[in-house]
Amino acid sequence: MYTIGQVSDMFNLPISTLRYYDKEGFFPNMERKGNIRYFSDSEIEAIHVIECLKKSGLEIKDIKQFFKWVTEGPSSYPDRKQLFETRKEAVIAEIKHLEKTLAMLEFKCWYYDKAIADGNEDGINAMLPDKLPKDIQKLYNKAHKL
Amino acid sequence: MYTIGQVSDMFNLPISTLRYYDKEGFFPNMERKGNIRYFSDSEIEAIHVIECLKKSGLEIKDIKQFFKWVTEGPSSYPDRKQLFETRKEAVIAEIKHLEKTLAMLEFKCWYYDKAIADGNEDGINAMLPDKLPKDIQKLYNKAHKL
DNA sequence: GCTTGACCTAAAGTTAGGTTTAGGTTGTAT
DNA sequence: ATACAACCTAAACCTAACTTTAGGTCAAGC
Repeated sequence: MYTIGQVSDMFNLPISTLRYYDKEGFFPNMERKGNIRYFSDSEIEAIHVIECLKKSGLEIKDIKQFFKWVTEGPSSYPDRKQLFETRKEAVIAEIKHLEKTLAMLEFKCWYYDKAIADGNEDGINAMLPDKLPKDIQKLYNKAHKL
Repeated sequence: MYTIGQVSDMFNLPISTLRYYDKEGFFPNMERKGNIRYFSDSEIEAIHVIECLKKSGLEIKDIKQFFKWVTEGPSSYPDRKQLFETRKEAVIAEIKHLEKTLAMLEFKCWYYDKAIADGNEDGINAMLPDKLPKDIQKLYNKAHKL
Protein backbone atom coordinates (compact mmCIF):
# COMPACT_ATOMS: atom_id res chain seq x y z
CA MET A 1 0.00 0.00 0.00
CA TYR A 2 1.32 3.43 -0.99
CA THR A 3 0.34 7.02 -0.24
CA ILE A 4 -0.20 9.48 -3.05
CA GLY A 5 3.20 11.05 -2.36
CA GLN A 6 4.99 7.73 -2.71
CA VAL A 7 3.21 6.98 -5.97
CA SER A 8 4.03 10.46 -7.20
CA ASP A 9 7.74 9.76 -6.60
CA MET A 10 7.51 6.27 -8.06
CA PHE A 11 6.13 7.43 -11.43
CA ASN A 12 7.38 11.00 -11.46
CA LEU A 13 3.82 12.23 -11.74
CA PRO A 14 2.57 15.33 -9.87
CA ILE A 15 0.23 14.59 -6.98
CA SER A 16 -2.33 16.85 -8.63
CA THR A 17 -2.30 14.59 -11.69
CA LEU A 18 -2.96 11.49 -9.59
CA ARG A 19 -5.90 13.25 -7.91
CA TYR A 20 -7.15 14.30 -11.33
CA TYR A 21 -6.98 10.69 -12.58
CA ASP A 22 -8.86 9.58 -9.49
CA LYS A 23 -11.56 12.17 -10.15
CA GLU A 24 -11.81 10.85 -13.71
CA GLY A 25 -12.61 7.41 -12.31
CA PHE A 26 -9.35 5.63 -13.15
CA PHE A 27 -9.10 3.95 -9.74
CA PRO A 28 -12.60 2.56 -9.21
CA ASN A 29 -11.63 0.37 -6.27
CA MET A 30 -9.14 2.53 -4.47
CA GLU A 31 -9.13 2.26 -0.69
CA ARG A 32 -9.43 5.22 1.62
CA LYS A 33 -8.80 5.49 5.32
CA GLY A 34 -10.61 8.56 6.52
CA ASN A 35 -10.13 10.86 3.60
CA ILE A 36 -6.74 9.57 2.57
CA ARG A 37 -6.09 7.56 -0.59
CA TYR A 38 -4.14 4.31 -0.45
CA PHE A 39 -2.80 2.90 -3.70
CA SER A 40 -2.46 -0.89 -3.89
CA ASP A 41 -0.76 -2.99 -6.60
CA SER A 42 -3.98 -2.86 -8.54
CA GLU A 43 -3.86 0.96 -8.72
CA ILE A 44 -0.14 0.78 -9.57
CA GLU A 45 -0.95 -1.47 -12.52
CA ALA A 46 -3.76 0.92 -13.49
CA ILE A 47 -1.21 3.75 -13.68
CA HIS A 48 1.03 1.63 -15.94
CA VAL A 49 -1.97 1.11 -18.21
CA ILE A 50 -2.97 4.78 -18.13
CA GLU A 51 0.57 5.86 -19.06
CA CYS A 52 0.63 3.31 -21.83
CA LEU A 53 -2.72 4.29 -23.31
CA LYS A 54 -1.91 7.99 -23.01
CA LYS A 55 1.42 7.49 -24.78
CA SER A 56 -0.36 5.53 -27.48
CA GLY A 57 -2.36 8.67 -28.26
CA LEU A 58 -5.61 7.78 -26.54
CA GLU A 59 -7.63 10.63 -25.03
CA ILE A 60 -8.60 10.78 -21.37
CA LYS A 61 -12.27 10.26 -22.17
CA ASP A 62 -11.48 6.98 -23.95
CA ILE A 63 -9.25 5.81 -21.11
CA LYS A 64 -12.29 6.46 -18.94
CA GLN A 65 -14.29 4.16 -21.20
CA PHE A 66 -11.65 1.46 -20.77
CA PHE A 67 -11.98 1.58 -16.99
CA LYS A 68 -15.73 1.46 -17.35
CA TRP A 69 -15.28 -1.76 -19.36
CA VAL A 70 -13.07 -3.14 -16.60
CA THR A 71 -15.87 -2.68 -14.06
CA GLU A 72 -18.26 -4.51 -16.39
CA GLY A 73 -16.30 -7.77 -16.12
CA PRO A 74 -15.56 -10.55 -18.64
CA SER A 75 -18.28 -9.54 -21.11
CA SER A 76 -16.09 -6.60 -22.17
CA TYR A 77 -12.92 -8.65 -22.82
CA PRO A 78 -13.37 -8.41 -26.60
CA ASP A 79 -13.81 -4.63 -26.45
CA ARG A 80 -10.69 -4.28 -24.35
CA LYS A 81 -8.72 -6.57 -26.65
CA GLN A 82 -9.83 -4.53 -29.65
CA LEU A 83 -8.77 -1.32 -27.94
CA PHE A 84 -5.24 -2.60 -27.32
CA GLU A 85 -5.05 -3.95 -30.86
CA THR A 86 -6.02 -0.58 -32.30
CA ARG A 87 -3.57 1.27 -30.04
CA LYS A 88 -0.83 -1.14 -31.08
CA GLU A 89 -1.36 -0.26 -34.74
CA ALA A 90 -1.39 3.45 -33.87
CA VAL A 91 1.93 3.16 -32.03
CA ILE A 92 3.52 1.23 -34.87
CA ALA A 93 2.44 4.00 -37.25
CA GLU A 94 3.76 6.65 -34.87
CA ILE A 95 7.16 4.95 -34.66
CA LYS A 96 7.31 4.88 -38.48
CA HIS A 97 6.53 8.58 -38.57
CA LEU A 98 9.24 9.29 -36.01
CA GLU A 99 11.72 7.30 -38.08
CA LYS A 100 10.98 9.57 -41.01
CA THR A 101 11.46 12.56 -38.69
CA LEU A 102 14.76 11.07 -37.55
CA ALA A 103 15.89 10.74 -41.17
CA MET A 104 15.28 14.47 -41.65
CA LEU A 105 17.19 15.32 -38.49
CA GLU A 106 20.13 13.17 -39.53
CA PHE A 107 20.08 14.77 -42.95
CA LYS A 108 20.11 18.23 -41.41
CA CYS A 109 22.98 17.31 -39.09
CA TRP A 110 24.99 16.29 -42.15
CA TYR A 111 23.83 19.43 -43.96
CA TYR A 112 25.07 21.79 -41.27
CA ASP A 113 28.29 19.88 -40.73
CA LYS A 114 29.02 20.45 -44.39
CA ALA A 115 27.79 24.06 -44.33
CA ILE A 116 30.12 24.77 -41.39
CA ALA A 117 33.03 23.09 -43.19
CA ASP A 118 32.31 24.94 -46.47
CA GLY A 119 31.35 28.28 -44.93
CA ASN A 120 28.19 28.36 -47.05
CA GLU A 121 25.37 26.20 -48.42
CA ASP A 122 26.24 26.51 -52.10
CA GLY A 123 27.93 23.13 -52.43
CA ILE A 124 24.99 21.37 -50.84
CA ASN A 125 22.38 23.20 -52.86
CA ALA A 126 24.17 22.17 -56.04
CA MET A 127 23.63 18.52 -55.04
CA LEU A 128 19.92 18.91 -54.29
CA PRO A 129 17.57 17.24 -54.81
CA ASP A 130 19.16 14.04 -56.18
CA LYS A 131 22.94 14.26 -56.38
CA LEU A 132 23.73 13.78 -52.72
CA PRO A 133 26.13 11.13 -51.41
CA LYS A 134 24.36 7.77 -51.47
CA ASP A 135 23.62 7.35 -47.74
CA ILE A 136 22.58 10.97 -47.34
CA GLN A 137 20.37 10.73 -50.40
CA LYS A 138 18.50 7.90 -48.69
CA LEU A 139 17.86 10.04 -45.62
CA TYR A 140 16.79 12.96 -47.79
CA ASN A 141 14.36 10.87 -49.79
CA LYS A 142 12.86 9.28 -46.70
CA ALA A 143 12.46 12.71 -45.07
CA HIS A 144 10.87 14.33 -48.14
CA LYS A 145 8.40 11.81 -49.42
CA LEU A 146 4.75 12.83 -49.01
CA MET B 1 5.00 28.37 -57.39
CA TYR B 2 1.95 27.20 -55.47
CA THR B 3 -1.11 28.88 -53.97
CA ILE B 4 -2.02 28.31 -50.36
CA GLY B 5 -4.78 25.91 -51.40
CA GLN B 6 -2.36 23.75 -53.39
CA VAL B 7 0.10 23.61 -50.50
CA SER B 8 -2.74 22.76 -48.14
CA ASP B 9 -3.61 19.76 -50.34
CA MET B 10 0.05 18.79 -50.77
CA PHE B 11 0.73 18.51 -47.03
CA ASN B 12 -2.77 17.88 -45.76
CA LEU B 13 -2.55 20.97 -43.61
CA PRO B 14 -5.50 23.36 -43.14
CA ILE B 15 -5.16 26.69 -44.91
CA SER B 16 -5.63 28.40 -41.57
CA THR B 17 -2.55 26.61 -40.24
CA LEU B 18 -0.42 27.80 -43.15
CA ARG B 19 -1.56 31.38 -42.58
CA TYR B 20 -0.79 30.96 -38.89
CA TYR B 21 2.75 29.75 -39.70
CA ASP B 22 3.20 32.71 -42.00
CA LYS B 23 2.10 35.08 -39.24
CA GLU B 24 4.64 33.42 -36.93
CA GLY B 25 7.37 34.32 -39.41
CA PHE B 26 8.12 30.85 -40.77
CA PHE B 27 8.24 32.05 -44.41
CA PRO B 28 10.41 35.16 -44.19
CA ASN B 29 10.90 35.47 -47.95
CA MET B 30 7.52 34.44 -49.26
CA GLU B 31 6.36 36.25 -52.38
CA ARG B 32 3.04 37.99 -52.68
CA LYS B 33 1.21 39.27 -55.72
CA GLY B 34 -1.29 41.81 -54.53
CA ASN B 35 -2.36 40.30 -51.28
CA ILE B 36 -2.00 36.70 -52.35
CA ARG B 37 0.70 34.35 -51.04
CA TYR B 38 2.81 32.30 -53.44
CA PHE B 39 4.80 29.39 -52.03
CA SER B 40 8.04 28.50 -53.83
CA ASP B 41 10.29 25.46 -53.31
CA SER B 42 11.98 27.32 -50.51
CA GLU B 43 8.70 27.61 -48.58
CA ILE B 44 7.92 23.96 -49.36
CA GLU B 45 11.24 22.96 -47.80
CA ALA B 46 10.46 25.22 -44.83
CA ILE B 47 7.23 23.29 -44.28
CA HIS B 48 9.14 19.99 -44.32
CA VAL B 49 11.43 21.42 -41.65
CA ILE B 50 8.54 22.80 -39.57
CA GLU B 51 6.77 19.44 -39.63
CA CYS B 52 9.99 17.71 -38.66
CA LEU B 53 10.79 20.03 -35.76
CA LYS B 54 7.20 19.95 -34.54
CA LYS B 55 7.19 16.15 -34.61
CA SER B 56 10.48 16.16 -32.73
CA GLY B 57 8.71 17.91 -29.86
CA LEU B 58 9.89 21.46 -30.47
CA GLU B 59 7.53 24.29 -29.57
CA ILE B 60 6.40 26.93 -32.04
CA LYS B 61 8.37 29.66 -30.30
CA ASP B 62 11.59 27.68 -30.74
CA ILE B 63 10.83 26.95 -34.39
CA LYS B 64 10.49 30.72 -34.70
CA GLN B 65 14.00 31.06 -33.25
CA PHE B 66 15.29 28.62 -35.87
CA PHE B 67 13.91 30.73 -38.71
CA LYS B 68 15.42 33.81 -37.08
CA TRP B 69 18.78 32.04 -37.19
CA VAL B 70 18.24 31.27 -40.86
CA THR B 71 17.83 34.96 -41.63
CA GLU B 72 21.07 35.67 -39.76
CA GLY B 73 23.14 33.69 -42.26
CA PRO B 74 26.23 31.47 -41.87
CA SER B 75 27.17 32.77 -38.42
CA SER B 76 24.28 30.75 -36.97
CA TYR B 77 25.25 27.42 -38.61
CA PRO B 78 26.59 26.05 -35.30
CA ASP B 79 23.38 26.99 -33.45
CA ARG B 80 21.28 25.33 -36.12
CA LYS B 81 23.47 22.22 -36.13
CA GLN B 82 23.16 22.02 -32.33
CA LEU B 83 19.38 22.32 -32.55
CA PHE B 84 19.10 19.40 -34.96
CA GLU B 85 21.51 17.36 -32.86
CA THR B 86 19.43 17.93 -29.74
CA ARG B 87 16.18 17.14 -31.56
CA LYS B 88 17.75 13.94 -32.90
CA GLU B 89 18.52 12.77 -29.37
CA ALA B 90 14.99 13.69 -28.28
CA VAL B 91 13.45 11.66 -31.10
CA ILE B 92 15.66 8.64 -30.37
CA ALA B 93 14.50 8.80 -26.74
CA GLU B 94 10.89 9.14 -27.85
CA ILE B 95 11.14 6.08 -30.08
CA LYS B 96 12.57 4.10 -27.14
CA HIS B 97 9.65 5.20 -25.00
CA LEU B 98 7.19 4.16 -27.69
CA GLU B 99 8.86 0.76 -27.93
CA LYS B 100 8.22 0.29 -24.22
CA THR B 101 4.62 1.35 -24.82
CA LEU B 102 4.39 -1.15 -27.65
CA ALA B 103 5.63 -3.91 -25.36
CA MET B 104 2.77 -3.14 -22.95
CA LEU B 105 0.23 -3.15 -25.77
CA GLU B 106 1.49 -6.49 -27.06
CA PHE B 107 1.40 -7.89 -23.56
CA LYS B 108 -2.19 -6.71 -23.13
CA CYS B 109 -3.20 -8.22 -26.47
CA TRP B 110 -1.86 -11.55 -25.28
CA TYR B 111 -3.52 -11.01 -21.89
CA TYR B 112 -6.98 -10.49 -23.35
CA ASP B 113 -6.60 -13.26 -25.89
CA LYS B 114 -5.99 -15.59 -22.99
CA ALA B 115 -8.72 -14.04 -20.83
CA ILE B 116 -11.20 -14.55 -23.68
CA ALA B 117 -10.05 -18.16 -24.13
CA ASP B 118 -10.22 -18.87 -20.37
CA GLY B 119 -13.36 -16.88 -19.63
CA ASN B 120 -11.58 -15.13 -16.75
CA GLU B 121 -8.27 -13.62 -15.66
CA ASP B 122 -7.45 -16.13 -12.91
CA GLY B 123 -4.96 -18.18 -14.87
CA ILE B 124 -3.05 -15.09 -15.90
CA ASN B 125 -3.02 -13.56 -12.45
CA ALA B 126 -1.54 -16.78 -11.09
CA MET B 127 1.42 -16.29 -13.45
CA LEU B 128 2.05 -12.68 -12.48
CA PRO B 129 4.48 -11.10 -12.00
CA ASP B 130 7.23 -13.52 -13.03
CA LYS B 131 5.84 -16.88 -14.17
CA LEU B 132 4.65 -15.87 -17.61
CA PRO B 133 5.68 -17.67 -20.80
CA LYS B 134 9.20 -16.60 -21.71
CA ASP B 135 8.43 -14.23 -24.62
CA ILE B 136 5.49 -12.68 -22.81
CA GLN B 137 7.57 -12.22 -19.68
CA LYS B 138 10.02 -10.16 -21.71
CA LEU B 139 7.23 -7.86 -22.89
CA TYR B 140 5.85 -7.59 -19.37
CA ASN B 141 9.23 -6.70 -17.89
CA LYS B 142 9.95 -4.12 -20.55
CA ALA B 143 6.53 -2.57 -20.04
CA HIS B 144 6.76 -2.45 -16.25
CA LYS B 145 10.27 -1.23 -15.54
CA LEU B 146 10.44 2.25 -14.05
C1' DG C 1 -24.04 41.84 -64.05
C1' DC C 2 -24.10 38.42 -60.85
C1' DT C 3 -22.76 34.34 -58.64
C1' DT C 4 -19.12 31.22 -57.35
C1' DG C 5 -14.78 29.94 -55.56
C1' DA C 6 -10.35 31.01 -53.86
C1' DC C 7 -8.01 34.21 -51.72
C1' DC C 8 -7.38 37.99 -47.70
C1' DT C 9 -7.26 40.24 -42.44
C1' DA C 10 -7.87 40.89 -37.49
C1' DA C 11 -9.58 39.26 -33.55
C1' DA C 12 -12.13 36.21 -30.75
C1' DG C 13 -12.86 31.42 -29.54
C1' DT C 14 -11.68 26.48 -28.62
C1' DT C 15 -9.75 22.31 -26.37
C1' DA C 16 -7.34 18.89 -23.75
C1' DG C 17 -5.08 17.92 -19.88
C1' DG C 18 -3.75 19.22 -16.34
C1' DT C 19 -2.26 22.94 -12.37
C1' DT C 20 -3.00 26.35 -8.99
C1' DT C 21 -5.43 28.50 -5.33
C1' DA C 22 -7.68 28.94 -1.03
C1' DG C 23 -8.95 26.97 2.78
C1' DG C 24 -9.10 22.90 5.79
C1' DT C 25 -7.77 18.21 8.42
C1' DT C 26 -4.49 14.90 10.52
C1' DG C 27 -0.54 12.78 12.63
C1' DT C 28 3.82 12.97 14.60
C1' DA C 29 8.08 15.09 16.32
C1' DT C 30 9.82 18.86 19.72
C1' DA D 1 0.62 22.58 22.80
C1' DT D 2 2.63 23.79 18.77
C1' DA D 3 4.81 23.47 14.56
C1' DC D 4 5.61 20.92 10.50
C1' DA D 5 4.74 17.84 6.68
C1' DA D 6 1.61 15.35 4.11
C1' DC D 7 -2.81 14.70 3.15
C1' DC D 8 -7.74 16.59 1.53
C1' DT D 9 -11.70 19.35 -1.62
C1' DA D 10 -13.89 22.41 -4.96
C1' DA D 11 -13.36 25.52 -8.20
C1' DA D 12 -10.86 28.73 -10.86
C1' DC D 13 -7.12 29.11 -13.87
C1' DC D 14 -3.64 28.13 -17.58
C1' DT D 15 -1.35 27.17 -22.14
C1' DA D 16 -0.16 25.89 -26.73
C1' DA D 17 -1.48 25.55 -31.19
C1' DC D 18 -4.52 26.13 -33.74
C1' DT D 19 -9.55 27.32 -35.63
C1' DT D 20 -13.49 30.02 -36.33
C1' DT D 21 -15.87 34.18 -37.27
C1' DA D 22 -17.05 38.26 -39.58
C1' DG D 23 -16.33 40.96 -43.09
C1' DG D 24 -13.95 41.98 -47.48
C1' DT D 25 -11.30 41.62 -52.44
C1' DC D 26 -10.98 39.77 -56.91
C1' DA D 27 -11.15 36.92 -61.32
C1' DA D 28 -13.69 33.75 -64.10
C1' DG D 29 -17.69 31.64 -65.98
C1' DC D 30 -22.83 31.93 -67.22
